[in-house]
Amino acid sequence: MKSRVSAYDVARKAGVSQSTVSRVLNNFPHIKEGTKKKVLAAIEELGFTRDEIARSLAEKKTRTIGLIIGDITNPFFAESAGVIMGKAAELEYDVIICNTNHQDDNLEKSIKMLIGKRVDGIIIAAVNRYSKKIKELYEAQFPVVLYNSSIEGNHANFIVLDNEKGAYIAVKHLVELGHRNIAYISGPSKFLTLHQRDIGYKKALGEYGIPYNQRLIYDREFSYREIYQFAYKLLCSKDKPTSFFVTSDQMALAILDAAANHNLEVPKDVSVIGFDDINISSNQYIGLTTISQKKETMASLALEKLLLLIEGKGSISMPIQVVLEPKLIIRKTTGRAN
Amino acid sequence: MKSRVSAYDVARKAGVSQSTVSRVLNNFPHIKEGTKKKVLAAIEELGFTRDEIARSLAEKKTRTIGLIIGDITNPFFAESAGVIMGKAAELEYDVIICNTNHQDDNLEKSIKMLIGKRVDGIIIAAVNRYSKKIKELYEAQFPVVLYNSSIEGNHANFIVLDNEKGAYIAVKHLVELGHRNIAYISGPSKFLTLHQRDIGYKKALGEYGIPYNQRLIYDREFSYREIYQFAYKLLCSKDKPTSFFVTSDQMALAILDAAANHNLEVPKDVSVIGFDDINISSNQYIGLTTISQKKETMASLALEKLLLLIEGKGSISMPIQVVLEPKLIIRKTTGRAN
DNA sequence: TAATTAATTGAATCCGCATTCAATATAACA
DNA sequence: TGTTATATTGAATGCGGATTCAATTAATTA
Repeated sequence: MKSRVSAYDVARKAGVSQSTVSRVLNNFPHIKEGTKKKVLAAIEELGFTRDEIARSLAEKKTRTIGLIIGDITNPFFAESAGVIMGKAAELEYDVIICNTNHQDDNLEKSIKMLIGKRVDGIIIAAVNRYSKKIKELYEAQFPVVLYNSSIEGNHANFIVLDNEKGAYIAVKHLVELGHRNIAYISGPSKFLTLHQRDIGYKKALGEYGIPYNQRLIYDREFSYREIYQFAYKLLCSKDKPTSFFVTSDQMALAILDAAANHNLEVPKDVSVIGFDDINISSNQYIGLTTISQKKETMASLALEKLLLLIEGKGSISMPIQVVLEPKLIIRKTTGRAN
Repeated sequence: MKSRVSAYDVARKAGVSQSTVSRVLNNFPHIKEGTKKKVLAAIEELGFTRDEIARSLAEKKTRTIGLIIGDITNPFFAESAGVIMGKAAELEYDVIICNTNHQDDNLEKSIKMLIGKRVDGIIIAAVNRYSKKIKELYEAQFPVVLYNSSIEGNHANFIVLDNEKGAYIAVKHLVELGHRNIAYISGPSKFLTLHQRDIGYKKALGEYGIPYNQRLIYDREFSYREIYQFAYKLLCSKDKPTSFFVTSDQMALAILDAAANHNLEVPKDVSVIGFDDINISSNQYIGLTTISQKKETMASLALEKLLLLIEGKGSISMPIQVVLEPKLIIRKTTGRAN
């Protein structure tokens, strides 16, 4: 590759100093029209593009944010990332995405990497509620906004849904359809959002006098295969559930998969309600009943708040914490219990 | 935010020079064990992390690659990105993803941005076959690998499927099921992959003596809504197609959506075959028949080849061009025409 | 033991741009 | 017309590491 052309090259060609080139690049006032024109011409002729790395080093900001997600393969994350990237692009920010595959050590690794890359701030969409690291960053006043997740204590900025309520209305919906045998498919409760949904699930059961049955609960790692198998086995059992409340649409699809392989009809034989409202859920071929997480709102808010923090408009004593309302979206995967 | 600690700080604390710190950081040989230990201790104590921006500037490489995709919301891209990011992470490379929303000017903008950020190379997964820019980059020997796309002429490195054949076997599958009224849902033929599929579609029709009918063709912009409406209208028409060949699973889902809203049964009333084999297609609740694009293989290859180019193991006279075999995967959305 | 060779380490530079400091040239003002 | 404020630039320096050059010291070899 031919070596790049630098601002010095431009300066030489235009017969000015590098400082001047820098000035026209940054649109400073007080540049003689003729000078500016010469520089612009040289830039054009040489095909110069500013080295953002050098600029970042000099300016101490990178105009880049980090986005840590659990799994880009899960449409909830992909779609959220899409919104964030779109907004970021409008604001001339670039984003580096990291996939943790929901593993704590990957989270730490990603954070370290992003900090090494000197990103201006980070949006984290999947964090263990006991994470020390997040609290540390918060205390060091490094701009971080948690997206659809949070940690114990009050040491973080976050945008979340009222997860307890979301779970509650989901289960309530099933109960009102006559279901009493409600499986609950979630994930590790080390994720605060899930922990809160556990509470909502239990609360709804309690309110309707339905006993909590560990047999119907999945709360291990996120794994399509494992969840699929768990559901498959459950559907083989003699006292099989008539419905499933699943804490993500992605996993709800796994339940539908298992049901289909059992030749069970949805919702006649089994009802399924998810959580997230990913794009495909509204596809009427699927029509997944779910709890909506307004991704556009959440994602925009997250980015907006992060930028505020980056600009220094934040205070440790006053974390940014937004809790949105969940909404039940009834489609065709839930129906009366038979 | 408290100011960062630099290698100088570490050096001072350890009582050595910054050069030495740099050396232990980079694991140079010939460092006295004691010195190394002192430095490491200082690093630990100060919580130092190297400034990758500064390192990039000095080294003239960023250990970062760019990935330009058409739409992160389309699982084909998201899943491909997942594979690439995973592999990249293993090799200690970071990736900056750009979404073009399939717009040419966004492609140019993204490339410019990535080059500004001095990425070591770029994988591009959505490019207009007439793109001048790609050719320029190729000629300037900037490391670029096209993923699932290519351009006219021979001036690019790419990993693609045999798209013509893919389309051909898809249509053949439908014809063999008795379909003669086959709608073809694609996108702008300015994408070479799609153009090739057009050819495959026509070739199969021709071979079976089925007339090409413009009324059954969608070849405008990618838009879920538009495609949905096109299919919906087509399904209303009196001489409606008995089957659809769609050039992406994502869009095939839109057809299923439209069919469902028409209360049409799949595959009894209408057959649908997609292209890509995204994860959800194998979900038996959906069971989309499709043409497989081995994402893992393609993505791994793309990254692998890109790294080769980055390491300077490439030559302009010998572009890297890999063409993979498509494979028909029959599931439940295709059946005999009635 | 003297001559080499290898091991260690620091000083100085460079990467490419932003920015401060100071100088020069103009324009506005008393 | 002498001053003072304003417009325009360039030289020099810094950002935080990597690396080259040279110096110093320890290990080997003749």
